[in-house]
Amino acid sequence: MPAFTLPDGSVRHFDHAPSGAELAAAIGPGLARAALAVVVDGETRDLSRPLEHDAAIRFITRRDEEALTLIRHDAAHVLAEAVQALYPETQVTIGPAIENGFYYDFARPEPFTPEDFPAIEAKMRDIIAANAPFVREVWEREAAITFFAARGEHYKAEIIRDLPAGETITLYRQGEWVDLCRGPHMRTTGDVGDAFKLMKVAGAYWRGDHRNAMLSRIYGTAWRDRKELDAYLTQIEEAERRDHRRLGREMDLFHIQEEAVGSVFWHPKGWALYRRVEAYMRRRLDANGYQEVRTPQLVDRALWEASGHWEKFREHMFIATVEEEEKTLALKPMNCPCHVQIFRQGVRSYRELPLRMAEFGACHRYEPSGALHGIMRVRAFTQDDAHIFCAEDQIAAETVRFVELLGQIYRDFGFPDFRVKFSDRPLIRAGSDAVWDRAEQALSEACATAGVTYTLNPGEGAFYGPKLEFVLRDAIGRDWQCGTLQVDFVLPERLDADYVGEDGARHRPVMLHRAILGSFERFLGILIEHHAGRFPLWLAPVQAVVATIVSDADSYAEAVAARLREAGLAVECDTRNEKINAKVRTHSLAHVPVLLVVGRKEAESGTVALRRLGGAAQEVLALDEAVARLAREATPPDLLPAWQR
RNA sequence: GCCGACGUAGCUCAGUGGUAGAGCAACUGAUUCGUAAUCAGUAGGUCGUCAGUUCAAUCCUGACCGUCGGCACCA
Repeated sequence: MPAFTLPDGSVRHFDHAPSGAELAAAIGPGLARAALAVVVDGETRDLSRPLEHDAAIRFITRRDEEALTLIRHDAAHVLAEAVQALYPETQVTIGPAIENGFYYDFARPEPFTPEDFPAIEAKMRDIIAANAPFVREVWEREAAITFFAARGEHYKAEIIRDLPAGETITLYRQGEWVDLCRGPHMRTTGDVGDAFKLMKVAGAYWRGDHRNAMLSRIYGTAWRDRKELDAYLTQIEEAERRDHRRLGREMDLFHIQEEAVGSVFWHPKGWALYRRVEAYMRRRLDANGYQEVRTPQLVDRALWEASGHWEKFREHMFIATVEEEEKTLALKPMNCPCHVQIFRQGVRSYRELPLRMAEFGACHRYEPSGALHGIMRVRAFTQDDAHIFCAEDQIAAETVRFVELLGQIYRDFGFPDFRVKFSDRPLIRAGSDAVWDRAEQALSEACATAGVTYTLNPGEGAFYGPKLEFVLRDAIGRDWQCGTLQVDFVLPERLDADYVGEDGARHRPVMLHRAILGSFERFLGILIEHHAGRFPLWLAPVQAVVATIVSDADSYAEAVAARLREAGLAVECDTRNEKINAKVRTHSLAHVPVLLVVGRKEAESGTVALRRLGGAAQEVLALDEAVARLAREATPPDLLPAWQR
C-alpha cells in the first residue's frame, strides 16, 4: 500500500493508489482547490493520474513559480484549439512553454497575421470559460499514427513515428479537442486564467531545420495573474526605451545607412564612448602582460585555405580581387591566422611562453541579412581579440588569469554578475578525438583550478576546440554572451607554429583564443541598453554641460568649461538664448550626467551650481572644488588609486 | 537566406487615385529669464528605388533595396 511523504516530513498512507487530486483532498480542502499539479519524486504530473508507489510528494499551486510553465503550456493547447476552431484547414505541430510565455507552430497555407489575434483571443477565452478538464489517454503507437493521419495531422503522425520505441504515447483531450502531448497539464482549461496575450507572429522552420517547411508561429505570453502580465508588458516597454538603436539616434552616437549595410557610422559622441572603452581595455591588457599587434585587413585566400576557414566559411567572407593580378584576397573574418604569422616569425623559445598577443582586430563577415540587428550584429566589427600561445601545462594558469581579468573588467563596466558555459566538441570538427579529449580535459581542469563553475553546452564548441563562454546579465535581467576562451590544438598544427622547448626540440604551442567584450560594436550596444543611455561619468560621451541663466554669464561659462576640459572632462557649453528650464530639460533628455548652471551669482562669486542627472537637488560649489571632484569622479576605474576603488 | 509586417520633413506620426500636412527639432526675430519645453515668424519633402496599370500614382499591382519581429546562422 503506497505511502507519501509530504514536504513537512509527514507521511500519508493509502490502501489504494490515489490520484493526486485525492491525495490533495486528504491533506485539506484548501489544497484540493488550489493544487494544479503534483510533483512525484521530482517529476511533475497531472493530478488525475493514480499514484501507485511510495514517493515524496508536493503540490504546485498558483503561488508557485512552477505554475507558470503549466499555465503557459496549457495556454499553448488552448491557442491550438482556438486556431483549429477558427481555421479548420490548419495543422498543429508543436507548442511549448518558453521563457515569459509560449508559442504554437501551425502549418497553414496562409500565415497568420496580428489582425487574426482578436478573434483567436476571444475564442481562447471561450475555451477557458468552458473549463473543460484535460483528460490523459495512453495510446498504442500505430493506432495513434492512424488516428492523426486520418485527421490530416501529418506533422503529429510524423512526431509519433519518430518517437523512440518504448515511449509512452499520450493524448490529451480538452472538451472535443485532442492533441498529442506528453503532459503534464493542469486540471481544466479554466486553470489557464485570463492573464495571457498573443504577442506576435513569426515564421519558423519545422523542427528548426532551414531545409524544412516554414510554419506559422504564434507567440503568446501568459502569467499567473493580471498584475504579473501588466508588469511584463511594462518591462517590454522599458526595453524599448533602452533600445540602443533608438538611444543611438537620440544621443547622436551613430547611424547605419543603406550604402553600408551592417557597418557603423560612428558620430563624434559615439566614437568618444568607443574610445573610452578602447583606451580602458588597452590599459587593462597592457597591465596584464599582453602585447598589442596590428595585422592586415586583406589576406590571400591561401592562408584561409591553410587555416581551414576557406572550406568552412567561404560564403561568409568578403572577397576582394584586382584586375592586375590573379590573386584572391579576403577581408579577414578573424585575426587568429594572422597572429600565428607573427608568432611564426623567427624562432620562438619556451621562455617566451605564454605569449599573449592582442589586437583590436577589425573583421568583416558576410552575415545573413536576417541576422543584422542595429550595432549588435553587424558585418564589420572590431574584436577585443587576443591569442595566448602557451604550453599545454600553462592552460590552467592562463585560464585562471583570464577569468580574473574578465571579472574585473565586467565589474568596471557595471556588470557584477556573469556565468560560464562550457561548450564541448561539435559534430563537424577538425582534429582527432584524442586531441579533443585532451583539449576538453585541459579546459575543465583549468576551470576547477580557477574556481569556475559552469553549465555544460553540449556540441556547441568551435570546430577547432572546446570553449568557455561568459554570459553577463544586464540591468533588466537579459543575458548577453560576450567573453569567450577557446582552447585550440588544431590551428598551430595547420599553420605550423612551433617553439623550441627546454629539451632543445620543437614543440607545438597551444593557442587560447580569447575575448572579453566580444566585439566593440555589440558590447557598446549592450552598454547603451544596460545603462539606458545614462552612462557612469567615466564613460559618458558628454560628461558635463555648463549652462547659463543669463547671457552676462557667457564668458564665465566658457571659462568654467575650459577649466573642466583642462582637467580632462568632455564638456559642452550651452549659452543658447533659452530659459534654464529648457536647458535642464534638453540636457536631461540627452542623459548628460552633470549640469553646471551658472548665472550672475556664480559668475560674481566664482562658483557653479552642480546638478546631477535624474536629481532635482543642486549644490553650489567653488569652481576649484567642482573641477577637482568631477575630475576624480570621471577617472576610469583602473586609474583610481587603490584606496579609492 | 526563409516567413511576415513596415518604409511620408532631421525625429514622432497624420493623410488622399487629381504631385502632401501636424508637433518637436532647425533657422530668423523678440525676450535676459534661477533648475524638465518663452513667444512670434521662416524654411524644409523627386512620399525607399525601379517598372506597370491609369488621362492622372505618394496612394493600386509587381520587382528590388532597406528596416523591424521571429526562424535559421553566428569561426
